[in-house]
Amino acid sequence: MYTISEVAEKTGIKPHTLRYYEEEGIMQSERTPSGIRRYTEQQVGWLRFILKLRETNMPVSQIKQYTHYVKEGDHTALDRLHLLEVHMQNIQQQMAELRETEAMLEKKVKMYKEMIHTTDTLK
Amino acid sequence: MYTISEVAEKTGIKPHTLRYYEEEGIMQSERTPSGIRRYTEQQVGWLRFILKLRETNMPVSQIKQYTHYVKEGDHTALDRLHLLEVHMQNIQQQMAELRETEAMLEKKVKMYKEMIHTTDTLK
DNA sequence: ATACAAATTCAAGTGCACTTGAAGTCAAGC
DNA sequence: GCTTGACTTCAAGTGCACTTGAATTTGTAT
Repeated sequence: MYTISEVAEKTGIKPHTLRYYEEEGIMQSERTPSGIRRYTEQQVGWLRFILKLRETNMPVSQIKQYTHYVKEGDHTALDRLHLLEVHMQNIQQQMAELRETEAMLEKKVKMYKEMIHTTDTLK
Repeated sequence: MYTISEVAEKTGIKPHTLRYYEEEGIMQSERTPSGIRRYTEQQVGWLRFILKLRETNMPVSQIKQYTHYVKEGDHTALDRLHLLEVHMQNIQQQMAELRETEAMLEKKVKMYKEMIHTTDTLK
């Protein structure tokens, strides 16, 4: 079992943010008798999972929805599948936009390099 | 020359947001004698360009920096090149994260599909 | 026991990128 | 010439995802 600062260390997420995630209902923790948070390996695994969702811009509200389904049990499998599939489409959309802009920038960068090279050789 | 609402129509950006971009110094417009905005084809082209930067999460502050360089003239070509190259790296980083999460979700989706199928056939 | 770093809760604040509102000006159609 | 809708400026508000602060309690090391 890990303390909040150990988990913060392991994952790069601040203790404050971990408490905020718990407030928001997307993270869980155990508590010592005096009320201090302790995290199981599984809970850290869950954190890593939801961080991947956040990194790819799934809103906290949707992660919350997914988390609720998980808590409700196996009969929500179809709903979970649906959420994940929608997010995958979202990811594919994001990649398409990134690729497009990358291509545009490649051209522009090439232009700038030629321009700078030309200027240099005239000096 | 286009009016603000024509540009809004063409690009999907609200008139209000166009004025905000001008405030922020990342867009330009001409004015009629009475002070109403008119956009040249070039200005619309610039808008489309900065929208691609925004879509790929370049902060408005950096776009502003780039815009200033453009206004300053050719001697800033190297600085502009640098900004674009940094943003391209940023894009590549974003794509890497998206691909990683996509791979993870593909596995999870497959698992859910198998699980649901198994449950179905037991009914 | 005592010091002190780290934990707790609850509330308020921050930064970004818009968005909305209020109050007024302008221009084209009837 | 008057209405109507689009335009203007300037300021305040919104939503998201944290972040910071204040006041208090807890746990470990001397």
